[in-house]
Amino acid sequence: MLELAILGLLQEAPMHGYELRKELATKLGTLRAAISYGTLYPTLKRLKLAGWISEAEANSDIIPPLTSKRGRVVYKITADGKERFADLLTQTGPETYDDAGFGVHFTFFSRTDQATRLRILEGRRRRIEERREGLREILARAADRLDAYTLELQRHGLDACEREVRWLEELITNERSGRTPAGRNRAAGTPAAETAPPPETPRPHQDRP
Amino acid sequence: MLELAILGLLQEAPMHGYELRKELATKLGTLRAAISYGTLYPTLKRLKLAGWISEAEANSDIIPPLTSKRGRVVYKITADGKERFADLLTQTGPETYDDAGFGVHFTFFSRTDQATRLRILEGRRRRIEERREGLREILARAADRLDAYTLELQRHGLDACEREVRWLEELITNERSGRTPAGRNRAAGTPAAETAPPPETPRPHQDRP
DNA sequence: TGACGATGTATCGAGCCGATACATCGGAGC
DNA sequence: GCTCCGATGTATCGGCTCGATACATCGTCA
Repeated sequence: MLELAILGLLQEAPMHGYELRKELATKLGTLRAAISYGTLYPTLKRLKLAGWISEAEANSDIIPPLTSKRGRVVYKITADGKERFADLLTQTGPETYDDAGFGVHFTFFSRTDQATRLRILEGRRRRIEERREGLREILARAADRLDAYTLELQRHGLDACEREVRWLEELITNERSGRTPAGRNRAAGTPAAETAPPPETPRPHQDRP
Repeated sequence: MLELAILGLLQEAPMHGYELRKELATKLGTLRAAISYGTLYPTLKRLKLAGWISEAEANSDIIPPLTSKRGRVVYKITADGKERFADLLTQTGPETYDDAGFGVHFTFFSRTDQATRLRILEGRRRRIEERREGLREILARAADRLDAYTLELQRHGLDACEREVRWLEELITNERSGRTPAGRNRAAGTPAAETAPPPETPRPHQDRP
């Protein structure tokens, strides 16, 4: 998952670790918490070993902030890495639909073909619907067995689920009609286009078992 | 965190692993995903070693579902464990305010004194407010640098934050006026009492550094 | 009888986190 | 000019957690 995120960011531009972490924190939204260095650096090492990314001392004079001494290491994606990224983008498994996985995939939706986008949105919806049904079950059946606070927590969780399902429904509808995710409550005034990707050859894909 | 959850559940009744996991999954709500056995059993071992819980082959005839052979292991909390639980209940640190930690603490609010409840709710609110401000910052400053999908993800995240803050505000208000968390939209008809804990000696506590 | 799913205990490898250490840089304040 | 400090930056370690896996028992339905 983190692999996909890193390759995706390095596809946009070469970066060093610190920068990567910041981008990760801001772009990946609330679903995916900030990554720790204890995770990031070993992963970078792994990706380098696999040949997806390459490491280069930043002595290029285009980025002057480094004056000397201790080099900061700039990572860039390789040709193999780009291929790998394209593969990971369309691959979906169970982990695609949990909070972290969905957040990462969604972030790169503008580089994902429509068929895959739809598949991921629907998979996520299914996942949340299951969670929602579980909560409804509890609230209906075991409500008297639970204390007021626990109950309140379940209710809040249910509310969040229902809200997310509605959000996903909206996105799916938009997706099917080929629109970009226009601002929901920004009633008008926003151009809202530019990122709409071309229909693209939609090679059908199944979730891998 | 899991330690607190386990001790809390065993405080209610002795259980074996499987049961524990199910309770964990249902009661801890959406904030804390279901725990895996690869986590549960090592933790139980650790707690047993520390003396907080004890293990007993279920040959008591009060629980007859076991007929013979392979014993299922029933765990029960010890006196030391109860003490430990009471300590953990009032202790708050940074991890108290993340999704998992807050979920667990909230679940046991009916066994927590009011001062601690208030402290936890306010800490959680602060945490979510920070996240919210971060998102607003991004949405205000870097909106044009982000593509439509990433933007939509941020908006959805911001929405969830605002909603949770409002929820917390409500709980805090209720808490201050000494009420139990009454059903928000269950307009009437629900007794809503019974679990309101007595004011209790509110020994003031600070977050440990 | 035998297949199946729920119940139940347990471990392993790998990923991930928080804490920690160390080093450089630009600026604020003295 | 000096020192302190916070942001930038790289890197590792111990410990927790997960998903996968293995194994065994039970009731049930065909």
